[in-house]
Amino acid sequence: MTNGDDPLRAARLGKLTSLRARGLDPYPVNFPRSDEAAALESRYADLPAGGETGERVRVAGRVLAMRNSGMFIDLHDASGKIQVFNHKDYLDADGLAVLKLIDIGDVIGVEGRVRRTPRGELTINASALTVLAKSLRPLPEKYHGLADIELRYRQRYVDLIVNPESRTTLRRRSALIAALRRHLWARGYVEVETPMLHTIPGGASAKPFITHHNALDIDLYLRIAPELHLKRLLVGGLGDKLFEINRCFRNEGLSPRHNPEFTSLELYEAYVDYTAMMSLTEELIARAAEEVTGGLRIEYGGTVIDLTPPWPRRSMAELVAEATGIDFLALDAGTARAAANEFGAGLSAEAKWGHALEAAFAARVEDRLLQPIHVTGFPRDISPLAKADPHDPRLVERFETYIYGWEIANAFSELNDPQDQRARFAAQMQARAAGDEEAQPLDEDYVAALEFGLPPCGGLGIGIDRLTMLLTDSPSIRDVIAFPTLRPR
RNA sequence: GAGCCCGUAGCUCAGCCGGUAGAGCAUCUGACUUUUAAUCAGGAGGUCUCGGGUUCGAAUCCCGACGGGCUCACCA
Repeated sequence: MTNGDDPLRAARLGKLTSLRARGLDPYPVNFPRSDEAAALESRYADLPAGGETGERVRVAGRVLAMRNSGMFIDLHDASGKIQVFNHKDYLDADGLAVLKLIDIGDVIGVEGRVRRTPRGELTINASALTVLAKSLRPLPEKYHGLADIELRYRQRYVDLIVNPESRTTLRRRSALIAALRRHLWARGYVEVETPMLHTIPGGASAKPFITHHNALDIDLYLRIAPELHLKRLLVGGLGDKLFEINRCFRNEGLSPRHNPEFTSLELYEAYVDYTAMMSLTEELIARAAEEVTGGLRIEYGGTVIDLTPPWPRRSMAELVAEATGIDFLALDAGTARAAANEFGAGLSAEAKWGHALEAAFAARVEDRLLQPIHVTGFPRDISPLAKADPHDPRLVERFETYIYGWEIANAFSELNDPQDQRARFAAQMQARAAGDEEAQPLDEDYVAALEFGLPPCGGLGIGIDRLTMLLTDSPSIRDVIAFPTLRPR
């Protein structure tokens, strides 16, 4: 607890007062450093045990352990750890007095000479100690760290201080996103930003968050996808290759794989079709994996996954037929619905043929797709923004990439025929009228943009959070989001 | 939204066939001093998540609330 009666806090407040009484500012404005811990470690990699250097350095970081009554301090900065040796041979009386006022958790600056102890630990013989931020709350136990899952998410700052694996995971997320950006930039993609606040929530099938703009006195929706705006920019020719890495918001349940706000990469490339998106997906994910894990064979939850391209391309109907013996392409809507319901799909009478195929796929195939695979031949009924398959009007040129049974990527040859698009929206509006809350509403302005001419293009979306989970072997999406959505306490 | 499980000291955890709360780390006091989860001695720290109920007596059994985890549903 954090009230004034807390003796742990009281002890630290007492030390804070003592520091001030000595004329020291426990929260000074800066502390110029000569080095980070990791830099010293590499510079003196060859310094033998017992070796001394004459070099005076200045380092800063958080005290995470104190031994021998403060004689030894483990000082951690973002780069790593360095040991500090505090002894009256090097510290004057003032320094020793400050040492007494330092607690585990304090941020301190240290000046001193570098040596390696006889036991081989690179160490700074402190000649001066400066408190840079007095910590008023105790840190979790050093050996087990912070194990309470709820506290780790609610107080991520504490989690990051004491659990190195949390730092590693979120740093890998950063490296992953940087790798994606670098690769896309190298391929001539332009990064853009499109609105988070939408007047019409389109581009995906999902329930939106609703908010209100006071000056305009209108409701706005947090975007469920950036798709329609990105394609408007493609119409305008802002670039022939565009991408956005940003947040989407969906007002749906939480689970180990769902957070109400999540990050996606969406990109569009003119003059190519969805087959180009398959290769691009493989390249992007393979590069990201190499960047983050150092290789193409990863392990998730004990399952080895080989990300080496190329990945198989199989149609949804084909995979369903293989798993169930039923060829949905040979069934009409009613029979397909009945067949899917045999697998527990629970489809209503309004469900179309495409919904039935998708339900059968979800029930009997999806979970088994552990190794990377592009699933093609998506039904038109569930793909209102994708170009029709020229060989089968029930299907569209769309694929989803599955890894570990999860949808990681979703891509189409984008529908650019404004009349077809209007008809697709009409079908969606009908479904909406029939009670499908997630059917996509008609966006007149988007159709108008198409009427000006959207070049043929491929589009691709990749879920960054799930990809990060896979590449960091994280069991929950909350592990890869610094501040996941929680019920307020 | 439904089912199952969990909530004890700052942290990590015991205790749970009911008898009034314990350890380790952290903290405080002292000792020791080139340690690596330092060591040794001593001290302090808890309305056992909250509210009801059963009982002579509840951390323990029952009901409810709150918070969390997992599974399912929706979805990415």
